[in-house]
Amino acid sequence: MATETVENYIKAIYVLCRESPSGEAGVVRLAQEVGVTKGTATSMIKRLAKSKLVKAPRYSGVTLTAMGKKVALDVLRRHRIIETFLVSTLNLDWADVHEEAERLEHALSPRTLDRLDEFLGRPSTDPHGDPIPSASGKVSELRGKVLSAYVKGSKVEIVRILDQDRAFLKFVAQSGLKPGVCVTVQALSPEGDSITLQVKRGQSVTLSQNAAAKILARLQ
Amino acid sequence: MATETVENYIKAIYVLCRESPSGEAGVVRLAQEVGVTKGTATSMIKRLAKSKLVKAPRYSGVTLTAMGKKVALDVLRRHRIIETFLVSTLNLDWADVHEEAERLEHALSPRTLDRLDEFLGRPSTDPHGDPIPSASGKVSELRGKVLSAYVKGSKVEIVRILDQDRAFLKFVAQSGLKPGVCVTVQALSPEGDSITLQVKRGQSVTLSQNAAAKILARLQ
DNA sequence: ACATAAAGTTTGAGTCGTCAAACTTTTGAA
DNA sequence: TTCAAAAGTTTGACGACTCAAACTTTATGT
Repeated sequence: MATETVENYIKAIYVLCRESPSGEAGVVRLAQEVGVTKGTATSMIKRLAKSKLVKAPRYSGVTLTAMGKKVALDVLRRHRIIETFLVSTLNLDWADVHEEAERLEHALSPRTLDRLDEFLGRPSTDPHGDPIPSASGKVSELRGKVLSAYVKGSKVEIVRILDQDRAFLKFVAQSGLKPGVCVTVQALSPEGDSITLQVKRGQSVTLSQNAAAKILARLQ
Repeated sequence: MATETVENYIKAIYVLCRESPSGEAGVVRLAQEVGVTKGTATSMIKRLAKSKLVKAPRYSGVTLTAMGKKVALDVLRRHRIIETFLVSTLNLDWADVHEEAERLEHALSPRTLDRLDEFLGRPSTDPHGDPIPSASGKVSELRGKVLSAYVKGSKVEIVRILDQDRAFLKFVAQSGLKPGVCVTVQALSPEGDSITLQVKRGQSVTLSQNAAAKILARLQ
């Protein structure tokens, strides 16, 4: 069984590989994500490579092996089910649940996880719109484009927030841009560095290009 | 903040002190409870003593300081609230929840614990009838006498099971002797080495003296 | 009362996860 | 093209937790 620390590294590597265009995770970025120095990250990567969880050619990027991917999806499943529980059952604040789930995800037995999943009605996404991997390790990434990709006048439904940063989540929640909400693209600045959305009648929000690139939406 | 391991030792010491007539915990028993060798337990006790969580005169029993007791009650509160959740919300098997709670109790933030407590309706005891310490660290030990102390014909209500052993819990659950259930003392063997209870009309259970000493009940 | 079993302690060593700091390789800008 | 900064690696050390095994103290039964 992978230790808690190992699970955290694997999960971070998975997430970083998703975000990076090359599909590889860098050591410095990984260290930062996990909260250790780069030296520590390097030595952990070696251990992970020895247990065949990652591939890590020297002085190059880290990628997960099939085994590593399996571990990552398992952890992610636990993480997202817990987040869903914390938000929808315990009504915890949207921005707080990430850290909490971070700790709980390592303490759940498969049986308890399944009961929790059942209790929640077998949800397919967590509160941020992130898909919950199935018990067998399948993820259906949601179709949807980044908000900044739509043209003026588009009516779209928010489907997913691609950033777990507390401050960003707080802002998103406060603006009412949670998954499931429908908005209209009201204006795009000429230079394309901001976008204004109408959330409800008489309520609109302006986002930077940067922020809009972290929110997925789909037409209608 | 006490580490997870420290919390486990403290909790075990608390429980052992309760059970022992002298009010002190022995090293061998403690080691066994925590699942380490006695040498390991000794060195941990030293560390705990250094951080003023326990008093441990050399070659003598271990007791908790006021600080230690506070930690113990805090852990116990978390443990019992989680057990209650696992049984009453997730319908996990009565005998399984102990180990599960054992792992989860170290991963809950105070805020989440409070939300969970609220969700459960602020219960005062867990499924085994063990009292849940208040957030401020008070426990009201339930009044009630051991089953073996009652005379023939007594009508009593089960209030608490004093043993977390899986097999024993399984037996207790199967016999229908959960807290809240009312039974009648039907017979006491002459030598006092067994006791027979009527649980419902036409259903009775015979317990050894030993087993009956692990079940608390109160009149009516 | 005294031998010995049981309880408790010490020692030496190992694993896991971490750091700081010195070092090497890669990369990107002048 | 070249050389500094960024990325990555190595080294030596440490703290937390553990074990096995040798050791010391206390308790117990005849």
